[in-house]
Amino acid sequence: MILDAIDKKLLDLLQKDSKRTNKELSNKLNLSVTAVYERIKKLEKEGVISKYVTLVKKEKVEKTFVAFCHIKLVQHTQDYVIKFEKEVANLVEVLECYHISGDYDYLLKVIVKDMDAFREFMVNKLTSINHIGSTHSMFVINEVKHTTAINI
Amino acid sequence: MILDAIDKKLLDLLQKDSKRTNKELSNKLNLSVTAVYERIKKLEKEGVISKYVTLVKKEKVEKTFVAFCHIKLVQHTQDYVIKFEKEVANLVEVLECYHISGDYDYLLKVIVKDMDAFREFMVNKLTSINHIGSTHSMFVINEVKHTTAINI
DNA sequence: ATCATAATTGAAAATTTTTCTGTTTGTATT
DNA sequence: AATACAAACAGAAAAATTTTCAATTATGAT
Repeated sequence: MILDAIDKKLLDLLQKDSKRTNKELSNKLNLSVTAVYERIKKLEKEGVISKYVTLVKKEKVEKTFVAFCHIKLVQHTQDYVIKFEKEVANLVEVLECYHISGDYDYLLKVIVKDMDAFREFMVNKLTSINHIGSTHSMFVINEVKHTTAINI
Repeated sequence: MILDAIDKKLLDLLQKDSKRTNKELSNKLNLSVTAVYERIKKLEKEGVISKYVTLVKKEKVEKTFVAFCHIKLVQHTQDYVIKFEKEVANLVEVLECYHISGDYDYLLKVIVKDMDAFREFMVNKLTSINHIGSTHSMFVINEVKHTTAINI
């Protein structure tokens, strides 16, 4: 699907605030309400828009401790990799998991209540997954920037 | 603000899909539409809900190259830190920036079109910020998990 | 028990989304 | 240039949802 300038502007607005009404959007884009409506429907149908979510402030729900964990596997057989990825994806403390290049195999973003909860997580959940070789954790001191909006 | 079990369930549902109607939610929560409405408004007012956003599939907008960049500053004077953080926050390629513990000072999540765009970004944008000592980049081979929903 | 406060409900009003019909616009073809 | 076709657009009506309102029920403190 080819995105024209209006689609891009529209996506930009929606990425920043999905609660804007079609009327608001139609004003900003100099279009009719229906035109906006149909463009959005098309973007949804084509999968450009994947979902609409509510963002929760972690400070308000006692999940202020954020850590990034590097993980190395002992082996890289298909079996081990598949199993590891499935188990990690099931951990609610892991919001993100990436297979990456470099010294380690994976990078995880973990969010828990505090250092104590993190220790608990490491001991009882993460390192109890088999085939993990080594880990290296980095703690977030301050979140300088965090957006979900891609520049289109 | 104290969150009861209903609030938590509600936040869980909204984090996964903010387009659910109050009627749908009222069914799942065994409440009236207005009760759901009032609870949501309160969560917004108290700042538990920070915003509603649209998520765009990066593959559909030609931003499939994701990298994590470690950055070390040459000095850590207040001035340098403030300036660096401000400049980094202004870069549209940088979706996330964290001040972290460990060997490096910062961890950045960068999203661009391809390796060429990444090189361009490194040379012309990132490393042109003053006071950067060294960088170390890791490239995302595969995104195993990526959610915005915190387990509450 | 009584009071005050907060949460909940159902109905009405206001707003928004969605559908529908017809028009315009752009593009390709002759 | 004229024609045909499809895609995008516009305005109005219908459907659905959000928001307001008044009244009721629960909750906690005195």
